[in-house]
Amino acid sequence: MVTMSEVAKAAGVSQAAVSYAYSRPSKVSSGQRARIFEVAEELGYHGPDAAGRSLRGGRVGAVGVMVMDSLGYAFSDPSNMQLLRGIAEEGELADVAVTLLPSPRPGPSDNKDPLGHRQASAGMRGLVDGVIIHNLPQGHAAVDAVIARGIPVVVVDSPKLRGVPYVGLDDRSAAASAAQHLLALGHRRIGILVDRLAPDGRSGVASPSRISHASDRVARARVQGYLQQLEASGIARSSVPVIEAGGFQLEDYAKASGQLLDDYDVTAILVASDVMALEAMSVATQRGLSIPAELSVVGFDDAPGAAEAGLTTVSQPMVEKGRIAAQLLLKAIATGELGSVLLPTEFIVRSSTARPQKRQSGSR
Amino acid sequence: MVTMSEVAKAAGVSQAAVSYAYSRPSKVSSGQRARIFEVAEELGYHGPDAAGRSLRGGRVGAVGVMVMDSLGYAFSDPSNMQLLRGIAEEGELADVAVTLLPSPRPGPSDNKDPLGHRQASAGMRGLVDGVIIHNLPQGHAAVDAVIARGIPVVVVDSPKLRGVPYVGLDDRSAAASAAQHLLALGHRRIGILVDRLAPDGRSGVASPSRISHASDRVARARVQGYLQQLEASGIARSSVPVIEAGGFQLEDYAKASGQLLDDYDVTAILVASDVMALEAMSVATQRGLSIPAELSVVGFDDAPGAAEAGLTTVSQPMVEKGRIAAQLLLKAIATGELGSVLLPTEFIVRSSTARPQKRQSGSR
DNA sequence: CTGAAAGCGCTTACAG
DNA sequence: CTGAAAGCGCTTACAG
Repeated sequence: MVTMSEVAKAAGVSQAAVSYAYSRPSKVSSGQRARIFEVAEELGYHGPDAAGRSLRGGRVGAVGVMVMDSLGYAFSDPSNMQLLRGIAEEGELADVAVTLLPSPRPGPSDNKDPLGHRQASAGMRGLVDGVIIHNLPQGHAAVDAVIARGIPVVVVDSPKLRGVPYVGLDDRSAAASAAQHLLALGHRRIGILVDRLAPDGRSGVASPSRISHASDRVARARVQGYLQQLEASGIARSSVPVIEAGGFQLEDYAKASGQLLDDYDVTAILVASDVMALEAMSVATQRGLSIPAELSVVGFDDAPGAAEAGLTTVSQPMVEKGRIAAQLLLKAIATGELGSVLLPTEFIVRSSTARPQKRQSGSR
Repeated sequence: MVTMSEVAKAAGVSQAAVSYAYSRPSKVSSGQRARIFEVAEELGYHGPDAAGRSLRGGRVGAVGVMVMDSLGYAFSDPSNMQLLRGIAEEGELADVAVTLLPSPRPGPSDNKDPLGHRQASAGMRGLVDGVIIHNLPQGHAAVDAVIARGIPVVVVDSPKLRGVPYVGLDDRSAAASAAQHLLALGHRRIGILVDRLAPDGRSGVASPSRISHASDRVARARVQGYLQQLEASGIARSSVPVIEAGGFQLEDYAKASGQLLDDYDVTAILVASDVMALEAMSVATQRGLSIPAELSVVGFDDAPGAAEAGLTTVSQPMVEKGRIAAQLLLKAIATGELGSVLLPTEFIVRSSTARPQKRQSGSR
């Protein structure tokens, strides 16, 4: 590997001069700078090595993104992709690389190596100048570790932490508006589907206590927004079935959807994410229910595919969310300034919702 | 930041002992190791810093992925996503982070900073232990730079380089089989659509010379495979229109599709990628052509959405491709062993192809 | 504007 | 099994 010293020797200048040529152009004459670059090119020197620069206190030139559970999930969920795209678009402006950090799965036994010591994930050990955390549960060990490391952090969606820049939505109000839409159409027998309230592997009917203690903040806020609005219209919380998928796989979604449709007599469902709502629609259709005549479905996110499927949903600007998170992080890295942003949502009515059919309760 | 020395002092051992505790467990007694970890935890030490370790010659613990043009594109193309997913799935096994490197766009003036010096992108300067290059054109400066750096590299799809591990398909044969399918159905007036043959901004009708000199290896191989098979059935290359989109945006695809349908009287089109084929189908439908009755369309990739759209296509295992590329890279990093893999493809007939309608040439 | 020197945190021969 | 020492490539006060 060609180093600065070699370039300096060949160019007849000090090693520091070469460093300045790359990182502090104002400290060397432009003639000398040109000469140094010429020699560097001849020798095949491609610029300061990241490790050396970083060790000395400089920037690495990369930001990290911590995503839920696994990188595989990060690359298959479409909303997540939009977020990453937004981050990438902003990142390019500042010439950074995006590093995706797998966040170790938490579990009853926590995440230890074979010797019982808690491993820091690769990205927490200096690979990045800052980290964007996307939708991790409250109390997640990986979040604590990154905060403890003291590098700049921006949280998207969850968890909300004191003094940490945050980008998100008013999930609760947006969810309330979704519920209001169904109420205005005349629905009274409404079910709720949610992907995951806490990373503990539980699924099925979610109790009021489980909902109020849910560590997945976004899921909790949405479900509470739904329930709050229904309650305001005189529908008791206890009469509204809330079914949790317990994971993010399509099979999890399908199972929860099936449970809701089989066990409860509802004319409409509120689904806390579009990917899950699309799966619910497909399950309902398979069961011979026609949408929206026999079942209304409302999603959340306006994810790719929602418009095509005619899904009524809460639209949120995911790409913009990523872009803003990147901006906030870059600002925190460069200036230490901290800022948070709440983005607006828009309720979009499509063809998956309609007035309930006139029929007797329990007619199915 | 807590360092090894501080942990060592607090634990009453040498700094080297702490290093060994983390990186060479066999060099310290398990009692001492436990004691060191205990002290580290108390002090909030999260393991060796990546910069220091990397500088000294160790592993960074991250692999890079170089993608076409821009990170934004990387996060919007569905086939690319599948590849990344495959890489990520394999990466998790080895506890690596995936770093996406924006590859600087090449152009007539090459890629220079304001002072005219060629910048190495962040990821080429030591941020990663190895790099997976995905589908870059031959002669791309970023590829040369990465190879020159001497770090382990695996190329997916393009370019093919002597002595560099490679994962790809037999694109030419697979394309030939796609053409053969149309010939067997009885088509004789066939057009070809391709996304990009070279990153020079040109679009529209591609001449034989442009095709044979195309630097985008995969696009070239597929087009040549089509033409070769058609020629073998007595259809002169010069009579087959080849339209190039010149970019990867849906608008580019739509424009090229429109040009082919407007200017040439074809009963079928061979499209060198599914994303473009889906766009071509949509353009054809907008023009009132019914598929497959009036126009047969064959794609390539079996990308997400192809099955739903009923697109007849060449299926390739994109996720597997990523997984294998990651395996090869990890092996190259760990052992220096180099290996290449050609993956099989499968031709899948769906509902976008049929026998041509009986009609006079030029009846439209 | 230029150069000599210190030191960032770490790993690994090497000597005990 | 343990420890003292060298040095990876770099940036940045500091002195000229």
